[in-house]
Amino acid sequence: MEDGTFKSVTHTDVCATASCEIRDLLDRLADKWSLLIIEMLGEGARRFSELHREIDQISQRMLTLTLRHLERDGLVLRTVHPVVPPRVDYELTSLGESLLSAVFPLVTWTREHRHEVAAARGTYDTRRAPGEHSRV
Amino acid sequence: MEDGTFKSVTHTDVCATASCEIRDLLDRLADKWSLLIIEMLGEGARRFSELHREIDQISQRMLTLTLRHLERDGLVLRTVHPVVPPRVDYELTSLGESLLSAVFPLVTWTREHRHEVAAARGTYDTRRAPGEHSRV
DNA sequence: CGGCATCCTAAGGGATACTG
DNA sequence: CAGTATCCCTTAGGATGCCG
Repeated sequence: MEDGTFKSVTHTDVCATASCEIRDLLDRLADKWSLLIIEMLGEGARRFSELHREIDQISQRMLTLTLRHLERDGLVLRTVHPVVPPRVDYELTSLGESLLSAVFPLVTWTREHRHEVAAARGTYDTRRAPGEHSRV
Repeated sequence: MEDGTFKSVTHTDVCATASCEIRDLLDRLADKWSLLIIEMLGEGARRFSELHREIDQISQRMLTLTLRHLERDGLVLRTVHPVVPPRVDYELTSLGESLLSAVFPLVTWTREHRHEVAAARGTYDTRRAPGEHSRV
């Protein structure tokens, strides 16, 4: 149930409020890697190099940046072990885990409706492509 | 055409798969306006100018682009009324509505944990700011 | 190993002007 | 009204190299 909370406000307020929340949300998750890292850590703690290996398309710069960002937001816990060579572990905080749960429905949605979206795209594209030489 | 041909799933592909789904998801929602528009349309159909007024921070360029994108993905239905002056209505498709439901938990999460995140940020920032003149 | 610092490009997106 | 087209600037983020 979506319950009343969401719409218990006036029209413009819905906009302003929603806008704020959504910006908040996006600022936290909408970059290229945050969600992916959160999902990986959802399976258990990992050290830096493990993450880097598992997501080998990511640059170490981005891995570092994203982890810092997540750490700053209290979603990820960073543990530095004072050994040589250095070892750093990352894991989800409980806050991070709660976020992960909130993300699940969305990932599920994506998986379940991927084909519908692809189909819609196909329809859209072919319906306006045929006449004209569609732009690249 | 694009589906099925995708991949054979192996261990690294667990990552690749998640990565793929998440990239998919983000490509659809992670821009500055899509989610917001979806939420607005979740309350009911709107015409172009109404959306523009309600989200008045958006440029008409971005409004158009975003709506086209959503339409292409089958999330939004665009109806042109052949009148002068022109009138165009936008509404969520059932696919769009299903997405909206999947988004709700996340919006709720954001609202409920906003303060925790802010607090974590504060802690993080003050814990490394005091010694050094923090960079811009 | 884990991470900064630097450089550089591609894309996102705002402002403005024009059109059917 | 509901767009399109252009220009322009800011940002994300990849590649590379150095350091404790």
